[in-house]
Amino acid sequence: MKSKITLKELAKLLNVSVSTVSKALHDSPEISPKTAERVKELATLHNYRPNPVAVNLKKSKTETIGVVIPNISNSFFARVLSGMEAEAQKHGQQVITYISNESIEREKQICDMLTSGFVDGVLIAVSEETQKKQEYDHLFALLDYDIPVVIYDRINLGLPADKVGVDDEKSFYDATRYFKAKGLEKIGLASAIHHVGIGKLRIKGYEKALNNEYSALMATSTKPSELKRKIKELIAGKKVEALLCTDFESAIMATRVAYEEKIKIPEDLKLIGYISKDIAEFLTPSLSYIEQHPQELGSTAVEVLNNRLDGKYESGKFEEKIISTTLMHLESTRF
Amino acid sequence: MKSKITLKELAKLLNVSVSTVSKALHDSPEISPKTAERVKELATLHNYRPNPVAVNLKKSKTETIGVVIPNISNSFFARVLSGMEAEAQKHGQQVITYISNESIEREKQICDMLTSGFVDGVLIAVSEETQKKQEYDHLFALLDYDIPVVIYDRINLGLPADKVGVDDEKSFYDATRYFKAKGLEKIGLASAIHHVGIGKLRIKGYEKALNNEYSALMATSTKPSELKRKIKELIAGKKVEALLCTDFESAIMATRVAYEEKIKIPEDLKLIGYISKDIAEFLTPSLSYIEQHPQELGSTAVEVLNNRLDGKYESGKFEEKIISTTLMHLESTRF
DNA sequence: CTGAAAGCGCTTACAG
DNA sequence: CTGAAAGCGCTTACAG
Repeated sequence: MKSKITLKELAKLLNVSVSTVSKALHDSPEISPKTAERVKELATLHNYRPNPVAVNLKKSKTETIGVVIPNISNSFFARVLSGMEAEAQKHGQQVITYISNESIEREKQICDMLTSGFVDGVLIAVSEETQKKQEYDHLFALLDYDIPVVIYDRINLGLPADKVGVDDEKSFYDATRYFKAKGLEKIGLASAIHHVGIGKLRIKGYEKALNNEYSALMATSTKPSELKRKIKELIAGKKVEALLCTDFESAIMATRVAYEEKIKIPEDLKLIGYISKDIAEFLTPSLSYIEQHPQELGSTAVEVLNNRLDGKYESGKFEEKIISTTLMHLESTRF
Repeated sequence: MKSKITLKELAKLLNVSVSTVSKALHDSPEISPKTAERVKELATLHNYRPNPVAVNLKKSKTETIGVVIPNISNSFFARVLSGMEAEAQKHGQQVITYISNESIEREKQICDMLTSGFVDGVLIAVSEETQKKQEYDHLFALLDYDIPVVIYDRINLGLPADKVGVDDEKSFYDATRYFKAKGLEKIGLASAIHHVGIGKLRIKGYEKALNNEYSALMATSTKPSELKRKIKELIAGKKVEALLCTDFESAIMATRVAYEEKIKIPEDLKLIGYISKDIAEFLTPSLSYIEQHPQELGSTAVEVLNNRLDGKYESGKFEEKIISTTLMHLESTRF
């Protein structure tokens, strides 16, 4: 147990003033080389580190950013966090993590915490419950507060803030067009998140690409049993040739139903899912997926926040950055 | 943009001293009810919040704990973090997250950061690379420093600190005995993490349970292609009746090989994996798994840290808590 | 080149 | 009951 040494103690040991020690350690030109060296030597010896709390108080900064995550078990958000942490480290910033568990109650508490001055800025993805209830008061309160906020991933909520998101609509537009180009006509969609923003966008992209040339064939439900029934109807009943899944649940459910119904993937059914790489590659058969580049999303969100903090953006105007997705072909879309 | 109001400004508005305001807000009995009310009213009006940085400096505490995570994309660690965050919130503590990405270099940097006084205590799971290289100097430096450290999950490294872990050995001991009790004789094991601590413990549990009555049948490799070949040898060649997988990679690989070799699960082969619930349940067939209760692991780690901070443990002696695992039966072990 | 002083925003022992 | 003062550990404009 080494106790921390302070500037004052260092000064006493050296028989100089606190100011001299501080300046010496900051390479101030005011200090003679000789003194500077003596100070630095002793500081190194005692492994002196300035107390960050004191420095922060003095500078009225915390060098800390708050990240609000709806669901950390979702590997997408875990990766986003990883990207944020890496970028923050580059700027010498700490990341404080808050997990809302998709609960509006928890989210309100967190927003309240965040306005007490722990952090220089906030990155937030709004919880599902908040989106469903469309109660944004606590978010407006946060936006109204003194620190910048960047909304990430779930961005189409009409909130006035900087935003960094994923091109949800275009990803499914492109995927649907891909199947059309291959000559498929019965292209279906399955979703367990049709009621939230990103789900709606993906569905919109799908419908746009169908362009009324083919009818939309959709299985949507938040209840597993119902979703299963509807997917079965789609792939066994209506015999769709391809299925786009907007989320992990529907993708896995589709794989499962196909297995149970002895529908072969990719021979009888092509499948694309919005799932993460490490799961997609390991499934049997491996599942073609839409890569969202979550780490890039995370690092970009931190960049935008820091640009805002550094005054690089015009105040009153908001940035919006969209990360492009990539369709990754594995076994489930082999023609 | 609401700027933060300070105690001083509040005092000026009220024509009283800063001390009076501070005491009034802390319900000090020294203050007259009348003054207290006036102060509180104005404080509420202006939504006054004490500057946490100043409070921390005064109290020489940060109310912040640092969490070092080897790999956040691993849903086990994501859940552990979730348990930690929830428990920390209960104690009014913030969680700063550091991700080592299983890299010793990154881990060293993080340990260095942590000794600069940002946090009151640390929770750490040691990176794989560190375990392989067995270079623990930076960890000893951290342990030697002024703040308490709790090592979680990867605990059998002989480091002198409080520990919270999972009963890795017993989990596989029990699982193996389960198969023995069912009359199986050819029980195999697959592992991609045989070289790290938790992998070794799981293998040890398996071997103990076999008790030299049956020979150990193991497929171990960190290389996917080699692991695949060895698993194939085990389930297609030696025709093991059951396979225990120590990790996600080997479990998924086993499912895959069985599929390719047309070996039916659970009819021809029983399978148990060390994978997380939400994946296990969705696989086809669903995969029996060992539930490690990661959230409980996380919350327990925070509890131990706080007990240590509160001086509830004898100094010089270390706590070690083991969270019991639970074998969850799904389709892949149906007899 | 060095040091005393003020101040970041708070808390609290002490004086009145 | 109220307020002045000291102090948490720093930084920095200013005086000498």
